[in-house]
Amino acid sequence: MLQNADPLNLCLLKVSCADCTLRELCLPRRLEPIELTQLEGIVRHRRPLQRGEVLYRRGEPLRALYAIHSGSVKVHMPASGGGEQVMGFHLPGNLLGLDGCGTDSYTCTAIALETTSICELPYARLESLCALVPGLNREFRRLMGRVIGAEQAMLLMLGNKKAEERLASFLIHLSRRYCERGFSPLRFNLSMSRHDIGNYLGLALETVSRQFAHFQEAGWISVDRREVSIHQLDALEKLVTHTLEEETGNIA
Amino acid sequence: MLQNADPLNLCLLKVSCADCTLRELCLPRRLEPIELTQLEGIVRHRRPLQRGEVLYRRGEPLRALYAIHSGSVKVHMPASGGGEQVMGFHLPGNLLGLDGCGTDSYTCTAIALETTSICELPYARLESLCALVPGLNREFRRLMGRVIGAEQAMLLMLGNKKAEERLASFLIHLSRRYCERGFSPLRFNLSMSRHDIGNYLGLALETVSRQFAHFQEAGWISVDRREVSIHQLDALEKLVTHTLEEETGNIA
DNA sequence: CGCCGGATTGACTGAATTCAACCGTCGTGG
DNA sequence: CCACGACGGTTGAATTCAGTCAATCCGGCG
Repeated sequence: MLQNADPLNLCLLKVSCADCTLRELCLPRRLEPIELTQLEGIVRHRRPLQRGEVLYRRGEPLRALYAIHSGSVKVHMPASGGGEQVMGFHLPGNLLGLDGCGTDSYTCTAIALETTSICELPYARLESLCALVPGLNREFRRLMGRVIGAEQAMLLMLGNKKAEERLASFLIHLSRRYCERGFSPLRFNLSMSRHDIGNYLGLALETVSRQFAHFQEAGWISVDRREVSIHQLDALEKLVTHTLEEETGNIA
Repeated sequence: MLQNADPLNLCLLKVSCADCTLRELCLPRRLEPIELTQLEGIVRHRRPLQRGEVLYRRGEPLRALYAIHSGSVKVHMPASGGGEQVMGFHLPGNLLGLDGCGTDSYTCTAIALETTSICELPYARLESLCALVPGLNREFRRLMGRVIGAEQAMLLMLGNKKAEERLASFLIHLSRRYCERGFSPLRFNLSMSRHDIGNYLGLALETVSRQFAHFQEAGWISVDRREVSIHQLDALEKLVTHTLEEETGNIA
């Protein structure tokens, strides 16, 4: 694959959206080839971020949106009492920065959880392009809509699920996302700490640890440090869907 | 005011967006007069909804977005175990249905909490118009961005606030929204039940009731049935901001 | 007048947080 | 190369906040 031609120097590499394996997950989802070319025209590639490096910071002006090409990113904002609230974890193909579209400045801070390469979409140019390319405009709107839907799914979770169900949901969701990206849905590495998971799910990190142990004792999964194997996905799913709702799939 | 000329038959009345007192809160926020006229061209006015009537239902195709002209609307979706999760309460000037933009069908169900008059924006026409009117496109995007920000604020609340803080936040938020709309920020009527409030905040209705009592004993507020008077807004605010974060204001 | 739904209040229960000790791994520096 | 410290994770015990169950109240409506 083209994008592997220069693995040591990704920053100089122009991966075309058309060739990108993530196309179907990313903004270009349903663009016509010509529209895709236009979009590619504004994409910039930056030096990969190292673990812990900040992509953008809350309060900064909305200069650009960022698509993850590889790696993963944690998005969080300050909470009352000096704490933080993790708002989400983003994987390749996800688009970051949309939270800033309302106020023209980021409301969250985005940090790389591992070495992460990014495609940058300068916002002003993206907006101009949207005005010219109806398909892009539509896809962008759709993407925002899906973000809204995903956040609602999260609200639903925090609103009425117990610790056990939350962690099960979390694992299932991650599993699906990895699967969509061509990784194994049954064996993957968590790029975030227990602390981050707990914070994201509205739980104490000890609770996360205990629930992991609980799932493991039950034989549903194995966990070793950051490595998770899922043995009985259906068992986890049964936990989540007492009666059932179709999940508003993950997005951005 | 024009919109009061025919109070018994609002459905036949065309309230122009330009004359609407809610203009600054609604989609037309920063449109040029000419853009405003174009937007007005697609707005349809429907018969007012009675309490309990459904505006749209989860799963229905996204035919239109709806702006509330007067009244209030509850938006909810089914939760696991046959329950419901209340996703939000909407006041005049708010735009509903954006959750459907991701999938082209509504993910929530919207129900009038009282007699409510609505402006309907057929989605196909709105999309076409956005393509033609850059200002509208920008405002619409901004609006979606603000919805994302508001949902994040809600996630933050459900993620790490205690019952007391949640209800205080809720009251402060309502107070601000009423204020923006020209109503008293210190005395207003709740159009939703304790059950709805609790569900929305991720609390049992009894907890809501108790926290109301608690605030009342402390002298911060008075509650009688659905009528709330706030005596010490600052006390409520102090509860919410241990250290402080600026709230991502309410929206859609 | 009596019923019904919404709201309040109380007692009890339990799930999850908090506090605390402990373990294992990794990275650093002697 | 090994020792040490730091960090992340696990585990246990005690506490607490909020949920559940249940009785009662209140106002509105038939």
